[in-house]
Amino acid sequence: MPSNLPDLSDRAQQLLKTLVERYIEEGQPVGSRALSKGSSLSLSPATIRNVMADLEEMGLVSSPHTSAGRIPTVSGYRFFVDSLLTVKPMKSKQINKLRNDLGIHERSDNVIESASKLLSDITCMAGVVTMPRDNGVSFRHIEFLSLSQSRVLVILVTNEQEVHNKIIHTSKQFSAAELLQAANYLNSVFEGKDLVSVRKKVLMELIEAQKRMNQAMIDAINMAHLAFQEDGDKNDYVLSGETNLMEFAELADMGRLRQLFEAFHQKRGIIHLLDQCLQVQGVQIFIGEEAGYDPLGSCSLVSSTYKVNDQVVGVLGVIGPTRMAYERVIPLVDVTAKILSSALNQKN
Amino acid sequence: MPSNLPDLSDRAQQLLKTLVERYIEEGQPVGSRALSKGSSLSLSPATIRNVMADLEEMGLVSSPHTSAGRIPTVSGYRFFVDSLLTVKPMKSKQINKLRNDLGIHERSDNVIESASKLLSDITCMAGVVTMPRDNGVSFRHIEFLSLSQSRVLVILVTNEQEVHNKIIHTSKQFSAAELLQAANYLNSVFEGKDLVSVRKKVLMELIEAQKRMNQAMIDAINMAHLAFQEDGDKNDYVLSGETNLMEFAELADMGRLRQLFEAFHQKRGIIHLLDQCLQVQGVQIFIGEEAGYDPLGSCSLVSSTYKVNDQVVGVLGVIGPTRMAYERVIPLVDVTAKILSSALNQKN
DNA sequence: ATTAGCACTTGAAGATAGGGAGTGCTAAAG
DNA sequence: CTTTAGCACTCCCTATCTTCAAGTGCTAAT
Repeated sequence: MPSNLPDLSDRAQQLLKTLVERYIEEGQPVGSRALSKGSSLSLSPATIRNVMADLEEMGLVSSPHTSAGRIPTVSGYRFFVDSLLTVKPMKSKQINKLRNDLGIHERSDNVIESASKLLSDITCMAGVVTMPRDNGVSFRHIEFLSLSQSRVLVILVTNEQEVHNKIIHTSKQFSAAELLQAANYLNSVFEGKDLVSVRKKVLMELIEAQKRMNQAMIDAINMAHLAFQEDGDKNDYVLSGETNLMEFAELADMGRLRQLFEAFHQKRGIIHLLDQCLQVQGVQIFIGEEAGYDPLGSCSLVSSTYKVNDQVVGVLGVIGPTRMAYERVIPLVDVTAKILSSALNQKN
Repeated sequence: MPSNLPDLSDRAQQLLKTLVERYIEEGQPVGSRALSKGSSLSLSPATIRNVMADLEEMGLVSSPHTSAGRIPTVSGYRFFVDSLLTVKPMKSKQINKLRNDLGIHERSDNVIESASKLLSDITCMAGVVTMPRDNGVSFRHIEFLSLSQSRVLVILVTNEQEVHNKIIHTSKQFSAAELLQAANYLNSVFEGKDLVSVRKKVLMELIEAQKRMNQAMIDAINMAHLAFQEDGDKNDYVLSGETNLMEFAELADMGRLRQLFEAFHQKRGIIHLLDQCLQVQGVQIFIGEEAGYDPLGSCSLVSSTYKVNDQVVGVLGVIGPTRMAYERVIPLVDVTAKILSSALNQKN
């Protein structure tokens, strides 16, 4: 979505760049005088004022009031990020520390959580990591336990050690023996298979079942169909360091802040946004209203996808005020995504 | 912890009562004039000022500055709550609505969550409910799955349908068959038993095992010992409506608010506090610093215990500013605890 | 014991003035 | 034609002052 880039003289670009950098650093409108000193160009404030007037006309900067300096608009940030930004690559020492901190965890939940926490700790903003999608998840083991009436507790183990459970409602009441038999059958047939293909196969067999199978198998397949149905709530994420956001002056308004926190809580809107990030591989940035989600009003999101077995399965990122140090956050998010990918891959 | 109650003339009590009520309602220091009109006593402001001076001397009220009215101190609230408060019992219509809203949920997690959410929604403050303790939890089913090396994934089903899982490290590597055998043994011996007594029994057998059992049983018991070890992180709670707290003027300070939210997040201190509430059956109230936990500085907690099978297994409550409508919150918490108890009992 | 009267204190809200930062415009300089 | 110096102007921020209402404590009268 790179909106058609306005073309600017080198000088204007240079000035915009230092303006944005300066504003990110100081958080206050920057005036012509400051720019004159701060930029390598040696121009008088007056000249710079002319350029600023042009930039303002193009909608890249704006001034809060007539006698203040200029601050970047969303388009200004966008242009900056797309064309002017010089990212500061992370030092390998830091990368190693990161890799180390993300270290060995018994369960993948924990890796996800650490990643989120790491992102928030390092940036002093909010870190977010989505739970990995089912893609590439393999079937390990299934178990049925009968509850009252015709309800059955399903315990499904995937990826060696991840335990999911849910309750399904069956058409009739099964005995413990029948349930055991069904589980045994499914375990023997599907062990180690990819969950997506398992679902597909179950669906196929569901159709053919009536013809050539015995009742026990039909029951098993029927139950498998229910058991493997995608959990809607699998769409989830781990958020850390929300409270860091309370420190930023631009988010100090209680009303907005509350709206933001409630959005984090309800998850819906945020998940929708993160899903969009999932579509494009690699780092992606939403600045302010670009996200199209009001509660994130004056926030930016820097995200990147992470993979398992070369399949994109999730997104991780940092949420902070639009005025954030993109040149540091971007490489951090990028590297963290890669480290997380490799950490998750080791498991299998 | 009812600190030795100061004895006050009826008149002073009456005045303190209306003062606190008034302050809770309006949120502003209340002066002698207002009290003179508001109370049923017909006294002149001047007389009331004398009484107020006494109350201030006793530390029950204080004035923010010389020419403001008085506001209750913590001790003032305490006295009010202990001796003066007239609770407004809930209308049975409301109770029924509550009972209904807490309705039927498949899994007890959900009941807990709804309860918390209900508390926060109704009070417009924060609701909190601890997860039920293990007391009275019964063993339903256990399952072992071998992972790499000597690690074993344990899946434990309790109370008919609650699934717990963890990874244990065994002394040697077991085959799938051995694990199955061990699980079968444990399932047959312990099915339906109370988890606490199961733990006890396992411990006893652990000692006697060497003598009179075969290797398979020894292995089973050894693993059971690891598998049943109490999860430390079972100490958990569900919190709702934190964001409601952002609306209160007395908590408007970002710094304090952040501290509070972080306390919610870390859980440790809050759990400690809730554990204290667990000791005393029924409704309990901590006002401000009484809690002995700084982040809850100007908050109060109204809590009550809830039970399963006549055993106290958890606490639920409301957290809000010290200036809260105790006369409504107290019965609400009380009733909710009872409804939750009965909802949980229905399950078994 | 209660009350009226009164001087006094204090914070909240508004008005006022000064200063600083920065602008846009114009006209001169390069 | 571009750049720059100069200048009047705008706007916000802060500090100071004033006024006002609310409420107090004290004293003296009831």
